This record gives sequence, structure tokens and C-alpha cells, in this order.
Amino acid sequence: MNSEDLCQVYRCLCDLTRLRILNLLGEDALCVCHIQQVLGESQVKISKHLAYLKSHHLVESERRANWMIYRICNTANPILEENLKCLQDLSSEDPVFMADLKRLRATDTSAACCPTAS
Amino acid sequence: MNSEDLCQVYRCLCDLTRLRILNLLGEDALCVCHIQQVLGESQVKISKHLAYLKSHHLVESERRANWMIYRICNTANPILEENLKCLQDLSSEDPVFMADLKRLRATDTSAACCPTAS
DNA sequence: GTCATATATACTCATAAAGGAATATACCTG
DNA sequence: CAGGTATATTCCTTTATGAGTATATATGAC
Repeated sequence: MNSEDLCQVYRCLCDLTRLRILNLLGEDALCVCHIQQVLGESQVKISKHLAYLKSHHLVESERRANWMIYRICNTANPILEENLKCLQDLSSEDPVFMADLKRLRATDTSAACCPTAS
Repeated sequence: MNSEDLCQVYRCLCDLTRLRILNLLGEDALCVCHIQQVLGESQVKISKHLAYLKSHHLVESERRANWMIYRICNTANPILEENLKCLQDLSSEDPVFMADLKRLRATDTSAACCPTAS
């Protein structure tokens, strides 16, 4: 971990859509279509942000039949860990994050497309 | 503090020059010319990044005669606090931050232009 | 093999950000 | 007031980022 890596972590975190995705993934591993559905955003948008997060090792993915399940990496990066924790704290105060989590919980993530992702 | 603010904090942090500036200001309040000198960057570049940090309330400035003294805001933002602390931890490991601090300590910040800034 | 579904990628456009050169402003000295 | 120094701002160019449309790929069902 050096200054460049640190910068890169912040680049990953400085987009609201990506923060919203990470907020969801903090709860559970999810497939693209569920993220898309909960956030109410287009497939391309979600897919591209996931690709971005993946390319910088914040998330990892695993194929299950037609679906790609994304989860937050088990990282050895303390700064990232710390910020994900902060995100979790804020998720109980911020209206956007709260609404997302509410919609997530109202969604049956084990049904429809993905079989129990986690 | 909401999700938009959070995003904005990360935007401030996702540029290496700004991180280097914050790393220096973590040590002491400094005038523009000293930051410029220690980082070896142009006046415009430093000035613009400081303006950016100031516009988002990460730093504040105070004029002393010809000089503008910048310091990190006493903020009530826990996420920012946390990340500045992380920056400080990393500054003893990362070559860029370490070299900057070394040059800072070799600079007489109380002389030349600014009278004791802090 | 075809078809449907889930996801990824390529291409394009619009906007933002970073940097440099030149210029403007603010302050001090005399 | 003029002249010098420190800093800020404007203008311009280049590059990066985000979003949309269309298309491609991967998998499963048949």
C-alpha cells in the first residue's frame, strides 16, 4: 500500500453509484440484476461500475449459471476496511443509503434469479 | 453529513497532489510558497489544489501580510478525521509522503517568508 | 443447433478535472 | 503614488470520467 494505491481507493469511492453498490454489498453478495433493481439504475451503468470496482480489487465476482455474483473482497487493506465501516455507519443516517437498504430487504435475493448468493 | 458529502470528501482525497498537501498540513500550518517548495510543484498547481480543498472545507486559510497560511480545518466530520489519521499512518511507510516530510523538516518554515505560521 | 436471459464491451458524446501560461489581485515598503 | 513579492484567477488544452445506445458474449433450456 503506497500513496498511489491510496489515491486509487479514493477514486473508487468518489462516485455515488459506486458507494451505493458498496453499501448494498456490505449487506450481502448480490447479482448484477438485483443491484440494478434495488438502485433503479440501468444495466450498463451498474455493470460498468462493478467492472471498475473489480479492476481495482474492491469487489470480486463469481459466476453462477447465468448470473454473476459480486461480493466485497476480503482485502488486506486497512484503509479500505476503515472506509467501508464508515459507510456502514452512515448507511443508518443517510436517506439514499437507507432507502437502498430498505429496498434490498424488500427484495427476495434468494429467489427470482440468483439462488442464495452468499 | 450525507452520501453526497461523503462522495465529495473522497473527491478531495483522490488526487495525489492534494494528499501530499494534506500530509504536510497534518504536520503544521503552512504558507503556499513552502508547500510549493517542499513538493517541488508549480505555484498555480498548488494554489489551485488549495482552493479546491478550501472550497470543500478541508482546509482554511488566513492571511499574514503577503502570505496565506493554510491549515487543516477543525472539522466535525468523523470520516474525514479518520482518513487524515490513515494518511498520517501511511506517511511513515510511503516513499513519497516520507520524502515530503523529510524535505519539510529540512525547511525552516519559521523563516524566509512566513513568521511562525502555527 | 436456436432462443432467451444475464452480463460485458465498444463506441460515442458531454462534462469535469488537471495542468500550464499569462494576468490580476492583495499586501508591504518606501 | 511606484515597485516588489505572494497568491489567485482566467483562459486554454489535454485527458479522464460518466452515461447512453447498440452490440457482443456466456450460459442454460430445449
